Amino acid sequence: MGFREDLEALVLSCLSTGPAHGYELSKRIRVLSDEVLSVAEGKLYPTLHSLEADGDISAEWVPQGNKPPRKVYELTESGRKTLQRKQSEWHAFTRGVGSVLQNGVKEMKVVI
Amino acid sequence: MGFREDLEALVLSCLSTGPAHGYELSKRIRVLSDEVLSVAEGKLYPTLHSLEADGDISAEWVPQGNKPPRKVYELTESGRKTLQRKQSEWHAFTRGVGSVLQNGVKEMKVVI
DNA sequence: TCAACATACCTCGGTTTTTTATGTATACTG
DNA sequence: CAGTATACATAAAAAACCGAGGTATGTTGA
Repeated sequence: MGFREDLEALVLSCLSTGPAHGYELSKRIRVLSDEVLSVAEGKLYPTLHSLEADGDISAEWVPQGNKPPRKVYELTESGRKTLQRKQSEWHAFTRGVGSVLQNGVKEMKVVI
Repeated sequence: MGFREDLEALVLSCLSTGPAHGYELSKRIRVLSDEVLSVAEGKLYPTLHSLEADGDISAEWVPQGNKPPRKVYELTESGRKTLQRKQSEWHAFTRGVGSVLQNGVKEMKVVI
């Protein structure tokens, strides 16, 4: 059981402010979420590969001198649209779950 | 991919306002969430059974005249605590995912 | 009348997902 | 010099999901 996030959405969001490589993305997600979310590598890399296959992100190997090269990802136009769609899904989802979980709880006003 | 709700939390929340049977719970979740969430029966009944096994809900068969009897569930004390814990988890989860998804987005003020 | 839908419970099994472990390689730190 | 951090990746085992099926009765509408 338990709630599950959409890792694709998180990755796309992290890339919306600029390119990054996989390992950095996993750290960004951990830090941005204030240690609430942590991404297993066995899940992150396959997700990056499938996002790349879908054309939502593009990848480029960047050499690192004597260190092994990094695979740096960038958001594509298509990925930007996917991110927007997933953000809408997130809002609908939180509204839905929130309504059920606030069953019987006093009203809650949210002003954006 | 996609976001996933914690069905146990939803069920416990729906039972916090009074007893109900399985089929009714599935409708409550659908209606309360404004049609955003729909629970497959193949998921609902096993969840009810495991909540019962864990002592979070108690069940009673209620005869219905000539109609087949209903299995009516009620929240236990333990279940009430579990619900509170899961509600906290939900808040932490939304804060975490929200922070990541609002990466780079203007501030959002929430007044409760 | 009689098919279709709603109520009401339940299980099974193929597919998908997740998790955990393993693998490679370098650099830094105590 | 062991342990941790960086940095990529896969693969097998475990878990979860979804859809389909099964049983049974009552109501509704064409």
